[in-house]
Order: sequence, then structure tokens, then C-alpha cells
Amino acid sequence: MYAEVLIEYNSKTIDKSFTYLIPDNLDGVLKVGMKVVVPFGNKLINGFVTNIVSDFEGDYEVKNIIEIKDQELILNKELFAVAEYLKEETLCTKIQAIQSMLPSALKVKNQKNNYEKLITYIELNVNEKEINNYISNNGRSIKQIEILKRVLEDKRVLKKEIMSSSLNTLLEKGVLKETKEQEYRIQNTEEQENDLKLTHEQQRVVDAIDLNTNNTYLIHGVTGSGKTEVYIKLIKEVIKTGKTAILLVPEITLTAQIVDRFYKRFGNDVAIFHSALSEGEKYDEYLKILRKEIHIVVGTRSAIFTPLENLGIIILDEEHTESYKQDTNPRYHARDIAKFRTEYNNIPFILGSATPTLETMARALKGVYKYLELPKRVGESKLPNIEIVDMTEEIKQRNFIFSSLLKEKIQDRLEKQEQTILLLNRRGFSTIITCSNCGYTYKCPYCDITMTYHKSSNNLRCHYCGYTVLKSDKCPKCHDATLNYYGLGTEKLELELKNIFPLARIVRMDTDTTSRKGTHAKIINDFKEHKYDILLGTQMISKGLDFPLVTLVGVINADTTLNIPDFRSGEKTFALLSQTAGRAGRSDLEGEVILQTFNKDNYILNCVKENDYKKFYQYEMHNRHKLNYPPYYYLCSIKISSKDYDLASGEANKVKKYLESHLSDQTIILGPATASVFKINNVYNFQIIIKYKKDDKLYKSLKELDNIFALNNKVNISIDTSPMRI
DNA sequence: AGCACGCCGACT
DNA sequence: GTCGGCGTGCTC
Repeated sequence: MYAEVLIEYNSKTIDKSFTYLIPDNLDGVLKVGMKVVVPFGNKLINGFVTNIVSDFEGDYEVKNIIEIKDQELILNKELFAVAEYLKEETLCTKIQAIQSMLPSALKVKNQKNNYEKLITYIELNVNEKEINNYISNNGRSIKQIEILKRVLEDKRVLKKEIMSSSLNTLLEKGVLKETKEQEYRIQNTEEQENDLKLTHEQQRVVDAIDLNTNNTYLIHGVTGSGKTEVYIKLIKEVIKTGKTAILLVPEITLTAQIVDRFYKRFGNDVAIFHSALSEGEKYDEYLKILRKEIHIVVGTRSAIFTPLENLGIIILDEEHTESYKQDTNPRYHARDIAKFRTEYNNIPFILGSATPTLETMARALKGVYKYLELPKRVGESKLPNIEIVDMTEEIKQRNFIFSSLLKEKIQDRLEKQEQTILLLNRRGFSTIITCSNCGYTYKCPYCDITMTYHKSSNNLRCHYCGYTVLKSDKCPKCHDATLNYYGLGTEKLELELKNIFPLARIVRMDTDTTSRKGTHAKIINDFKEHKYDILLGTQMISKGLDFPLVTLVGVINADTTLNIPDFRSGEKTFALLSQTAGRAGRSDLEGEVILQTFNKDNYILNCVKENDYKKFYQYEMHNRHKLNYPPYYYLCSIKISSKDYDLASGEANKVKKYLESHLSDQTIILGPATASVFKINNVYNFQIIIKYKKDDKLYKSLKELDNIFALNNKVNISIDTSPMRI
């Protein structure tokens, strides 16, 4: 028998399987999907068995499979299908697809194979009578007798509890023996809680979902509307029938709280995956799945690849979140993989969000997805009241960071012993120019995105289409000479806050203060227990957190995300601000939100204020239609990069010509333009954007391009078929 | 990916 | 005359 093996090397030139002979000792044992060691060239490397065949034709000599690695790991049929889909969609190699689906401990190249955490027990090695004989002999130390009695009584004792030289003596004499057993690093210790009674609205949503067909549902529920309870109920129904479930969540701020809740409601039936887990922890969680010990997976993006068999439902919470898109190869979106798996298994796919992406909402309104709404918060709590503060006026009164209204409200909360959350939108580009007097930013007239400043040439460029204007000395709108780079850090904000409120207990949460493992959860817990009055942070505080005492949310600079050079900046701003506002007033205390801005008349900010998603949707859809953006057109982005400027630019132009001659006339090809990060590590980046509705030749042409550049080691090409930002 | 083979420049 | 540059091609 022969095995076809996919080799660990990730290269376009060997993206195919190689045939090996199955030696007698592995005949019948070796299965498709196993990881094996094989000779390749003059080395031993790893690979995956993709097929087993009885005969083989070829004029080369086949070598033997050496051995099986990671005995428990077997890629099932579905996973292979997912890998194939991933390869086709993202233009990566097959092995890279498989590689990205596995936890690092099981990745194909991994040489280490002792991830199992073993704990040692002590047991009797001889029968009780002999032990008693041994004890009754003279000269046994008190310590020895004590240990033996303990083991006689408990039969099995943790070694670390009785570790001593006496124990070693007993082991050497062969009276006692060691046994090792694997222990999972993560074990649920939460107390079990009973199910909550769903509200009528929640129940209506649950009832509307058919668990036996492959429909996609959008649950559009405002912040605090109790989506998680709906998910729990659905999953309960699914596992009742013996099937399994995957719940995808955004990054860790949210995972911690949701995981707790799942442990409380599903006990040990849950495996978890997120970036804060160690390699060993992820390995253990993966084993629980392979051993079919659990039915539910809760995790971030990569959890969509977990090999749960007999899947019954996939739920993608906070559907609009960007972290579902991987921005390194393979550039997949978890939503697409989830779609694929739900179709494969003929099961429902649930998308949940308070602020769905326009793509999803458009599909829901067209009836492609079933639309389900949770328009009200659970219980007594109401959506917060939102106020917009005009910072151009405040600046005249020398309030540069905090408006007088925000200061007043914070003071009020401090007195009332309630809590405040302050959001600082830090993701501003330093290469964006804003008028600090009126808030004006340069926008491309053709693409409606913020233009980026290039210091060397003192001009502003659109990195979608390449349109360029010279930077003027004065603001083109208010003619004030205050055009500058806008930037403010959380640290500075914290300092300023301490000056104004010296007695307030303030905690800051951003990438600087949460880099160490566990600090994240600690800040959140401490804040929840009211050890602090004010939580100050970046985007990471905007999602999913539930603090009953928070009644005030302040957004310091609501504009920053509006000015990100991206056609989705409006959508992102709406989502971020709505989500952040949703942190206020989640209990019976009423919440209030203050948005500080230089653009008080901005349409999107006013949609946030009125909490009107539909209005935002209409407005933004109109923009997208006008400028041929999604959901009206699909996008694809191609990045061409090289250390050599002329080479990069030249190849980029060739790529454009190639596309123009190969793609449909209906397809729009923009660029090449300088990419949003034009020069990084001395590498120049150019970008071409493709907008298309339907183009049968697209994937074939992209593949072709990719293959051409695979042989070019001076110029690199990177294709993203579902770009989040371009 | 890694390694061998092969064909042209400056050196013990 | 040889050492070594990296372009090309192969690995079951």
C-alpha cells in the first residue's frame, strides 16, 4: 500500500502530494489524516497523509514512511474539505491551509512532542499483607510508616503531597510504585447555575431558528438585549440531540466574561480557545475535542477550525468585529469558513450583532439571511442618553481635552459613587492631517477616504486611486493656520485626569498595561468590584463588558476613527461608538454618554446619538452605492512590494496591465497607488484594488499572478480576496 | 523549503 | 589553475 503525503514545506513549487510506501508495521494502522515522518531529499520531515492507494505508477523509487507522529491527531474529511476551500479562497498552499488550522503544538513542523502535562501518583506495588509485613519489621522509620498508612488508606496519593526521602526509599525497595496520568491544564471550577427564563422576545428569536436546515440568521440585538442567553438556549437544544456547537467571539476582553458564563451553564462540556492561552493549554483543549469529551467550543477566530464532529450549529457573536479576519496568510475571514462548515453539515449559522456590517445587513434585508431583531434591553434597563459636545467651542474656552460638561458629569459620578468609562480613540495615523480649529481633514474627491500626508513631497495622497494634492499652509475650510497632526495618548490623558480629579481612583487599560498575562482580567475584575472609579482605555474596553455601576461613558475624541483612510471608517465609527455607549446604564441605574467631537454635525455621530442603526444604514448604503464599494461591489486587494522602488513600481504597473487584459470590462481596477503604509522596513509597497460584481476570470488570473511572483525573489505579491481595509 | 548542480569572476 | 557567487531544478 502507498500513502500520498503532503510535505511540511510551504512553497508554491511543491504544493502537491508525494507518494511513499507504507511499511508492514504500519499497514492497516496508518490512516488518512495522520501526521507522519518521511524522508525527503536528504532529511526527515513531517507531513500529512492525504490518501492511501493500493498501487502506484511512476518511474521513481518510493521511500518508506518512517513513523506516525501525534497519534491522536487525525484530520477528518471535513477538515480536509475546509483546507481545500481555504486554499482556493485565499490562494495559499494546501499545507499552509492545514497549518493555520492547527494549534501550534500540533502544527506540522513541530518537533517537540511532550505537551501532555503528567502528574504523578503513588500506589501500592505489593499486596496489603506484604505491606503489613514490611511495616511490622523492625527499623522502619516513623515517616515511612506514615506514608504507607496513607497509601494503604487512600490507595492512590499525589506524589507531591508526600514527597520525601522516605518515599524514595519505599520506591527503591519496590513496596510502592509511581503511576503517571495526564491532567488537563484548564479545568472548570465554576459553580453550576440554572437556566434563566428567557423573555418573550428572546424566546421568539429562539423559536424562529430551525436547527435542522442550513439557514443563516442575523440576530440584530441592541447592546444589553441578552443575545448570549439566546445563544446558550440554542446550544442547549443542539447538544440535547447529541450534536456539537461552536461559538465564536471577538478578542479576550469579551472571552473572559463569556467563558465564565458558559462554564457556569455547561460545566465541563466546553473547550476554550483564545490568544491568551499558552501552547500547552491550547493543546489540552484540542485533545478534549479529538477525544470527543466535549460538545461545545467557545473561542476566537481560529476556533472555527476545531475538529468537532457532528456539528449542530455555529454562532458568530459580534459579527461586525474586525478580528474575525486574519491579516496574515492565509487571509481568511472566520465568517466565510463558518459559512462553509454550516453548509457542509447542513446546519444553521447564526450571526449576532448590535451593529451588523452593511454586507450582512443588506443580505438580511434581501432575505438571503433570516432577520431576527431584539430591539429592547432585557429587564428594566434602558438605552443610555447620548449627548454630542462641540470641541471647537470648548477649545475657545481652553478646554483642550475635557469639555466642561464631561468634567461636570465625571464629578457628579464621583460624588454619587458610580463609575465612569472613558474611551480614547488612539488609532489615529500620524500621517493624517486635521485642522485643530475646525476639524477639517483632506478627503479624496473620488474615493471619499481620508488622504495621507507624505512629508518628503509635502503632499497628500489617496492610497486607493493615487490622487494627489499639495498640502496648503492654511486650512482650506476655515483658513486658519492650524493644520497639524492630531494625536493624544492614553498616558497623557491619565495624567490630565489625575490633575483634575486628584482623589479619583483611575485605572488605564491599553496594550501597554495589559501585555502581561492575566493583567487584563485583573483590571476588569478590580473595576467591577469598584476598586476604581474611572476606567480609561482604547478600543479594547468598548465591547461586551458588563459593569452594573457604570452610568457614564465619555468618548474623548469621537472623530479619530472617522478619519481613518478607509471606506469603512463610517461603519467602524458607528459600531465603536454604539458599542462603547452600550457600556453605560446596564442595570437599573440610568446611563449617559458624552461624545466629544470637532464635527458636531457629522451624520454618523448623529445616528449614534439617536441610536438609529437603520438611519445610519440608509445613509452609508447610499455612499457605498455612489462610490462602488461593498456590498454593491466585491473587493480584492493586491499589494506589490520590493526593496527596490523602481522594481516595485514597474511590476505593479505590469500587474495592472495584466489584470486589465484578463479581467471583465465591468471590473474596476484602481491604482497602482502607494499603499497606506508606503515604506516599511525599507520595503516599498504599492497597491492595486479590484472592484467587481461578477468576474469568472478573476480567481484564475489571481492564481496565475501569484504563481508568476512565487519565482520572483525581488518583488513580493500579496493578494487579499476579502480585505477588511484597503 | 533545502540542497545539489552548474557555469562565470577574483584569488591563495 | 581553484574557491565561491547565486540562478535553476529536483525532492516521492
